[in-house]
Amino acid sequence: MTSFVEAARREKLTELVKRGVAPFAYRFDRTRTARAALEGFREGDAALHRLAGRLVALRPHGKTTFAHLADQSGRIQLYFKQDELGADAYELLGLLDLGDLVGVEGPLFKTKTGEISVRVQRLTLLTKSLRPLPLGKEDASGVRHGELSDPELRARQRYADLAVHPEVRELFRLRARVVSYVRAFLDARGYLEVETPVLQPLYGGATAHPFKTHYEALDADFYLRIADELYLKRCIVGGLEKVYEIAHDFRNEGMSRFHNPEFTMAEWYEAYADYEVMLQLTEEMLAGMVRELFGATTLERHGATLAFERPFARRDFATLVRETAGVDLGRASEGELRAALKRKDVPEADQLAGAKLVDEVFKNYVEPTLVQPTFVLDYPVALSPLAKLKRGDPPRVERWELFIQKREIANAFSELNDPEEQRRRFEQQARLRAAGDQEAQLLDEDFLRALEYGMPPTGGVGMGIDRLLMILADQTNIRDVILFPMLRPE
RNA sequence: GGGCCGAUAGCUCAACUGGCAGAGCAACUGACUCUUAAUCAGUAGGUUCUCGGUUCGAUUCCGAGUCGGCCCA
Repeated sequence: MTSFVEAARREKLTELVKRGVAPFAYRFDRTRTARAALEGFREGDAALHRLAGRLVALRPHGKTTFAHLADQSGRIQLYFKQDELGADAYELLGLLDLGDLVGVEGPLFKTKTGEISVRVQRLTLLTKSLRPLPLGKEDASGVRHGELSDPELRARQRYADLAVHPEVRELFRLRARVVSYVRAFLDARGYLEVETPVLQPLYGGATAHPFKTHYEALDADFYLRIADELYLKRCIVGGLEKVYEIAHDFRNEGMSRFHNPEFTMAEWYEAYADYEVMLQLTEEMLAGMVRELFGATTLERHGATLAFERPFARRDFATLVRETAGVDLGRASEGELRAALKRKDVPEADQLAGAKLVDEVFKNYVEPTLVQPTFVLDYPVALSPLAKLKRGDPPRVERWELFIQKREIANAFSELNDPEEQRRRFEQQARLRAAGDQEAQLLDEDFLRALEYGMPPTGGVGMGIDRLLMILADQTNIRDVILFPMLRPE
């Protein structure tokens, strides 16, 4: 696609080269960012500053030109005057375009209308932009006109989206701070960051369909991990008593505004702890994160005031199901569960059985009610093949999930460490698989061997970073919190 | 997977019940030495997503497809 717009830019490039201007410079030593320049401005200060960035607005007026330069920190106005810049240099301005990267040098001053600006004495082209950025224009009230808005284009050309939308850059800075916070929080408590394999001969640790690939050197199939869990527990067996990993997991399932096939999960495991210890830890992490990143204990999100104050609500799984669906899990038949689903018009109610039915009832009845940060405790064993039975209440397991704004954010167990019991659970999964459940978990002999050496009592948590970001950044689509989300190839 | 909606210039969008495809911004030419969605005058820019149908004539109506968005499971 070579449009006339780009043709004009290429002609300018040719003209620049003809005049001896290097259109792709090597280096520019900045002394100020735009923000630092604005904040450090003092009336009458003649000191020269060197700034670099992208031209995002140009307003030529004959022998005078105003422009705006944007860098990562913000934007600042540039003032070019032929008398000060020299006729030759001023003429080069005519060969610049919006989107070009330039370096400028000059003193700061305040214009007649009061805007702090750089009175440019030297102008250096750093990179010629050959393709017009969809910059749009910003009016006096800060409203942007004609800006890039097509959601697909924004995701597909994230470089352009980032280049023209400071708030998108800000969102991804927030993302980095969230990840840093998790890391610092766990590091400060003696956790060790480890790296476990992405390519695994067996996948496990979650209920999901994997990506499959092939390693030619071994002529063997491998799977991209769907969770880190089973390898992190192997670390616990080995005596690394507190471990964590923040990494991508892969699930070969549909995309939606809550699902990207490749997503970021933080998982942490602690020896000699149970799910109650992990609950306290998670609560402390999230409350501290919100306080540090937002300077608040509550967040306004979609009309709700989310309170990140300890303690978060705790609700019992079976009680919630009884309250919302009117179903007593202790004695309900599959027929009653199915009837409950049909009341919610769940079309596949008839195809579901056993634990899946319970899961669906929970999703349809309970989840929509969980707006405030809420720990749901003590799940049915059939839904949790890696969790330990609940003390004193054996049909259930010691597991909680944290819900915020109707979405599961984290999941934790008192980890099952009895190898015989774990084997029986795997075998139960194998029966489900044989009965057609594609997502049932695989029996992992190596993991069982590890458990046989003895894994201390352990608490573990998995937390979806993307989902958490959606809440913190107030985004309704997971695609908007992932820099380069999955898209159909062009 | 289902429902609804959409695809027109580089970007954002118009075009009534079918009648020569338009605007703003961006671009190009010119004017302009404190402007800020700069202004003024002029110029250029289109496979109207694809294929098929109806029609004298389709951006518009119909069918199929592709891609996307929102909502739901």
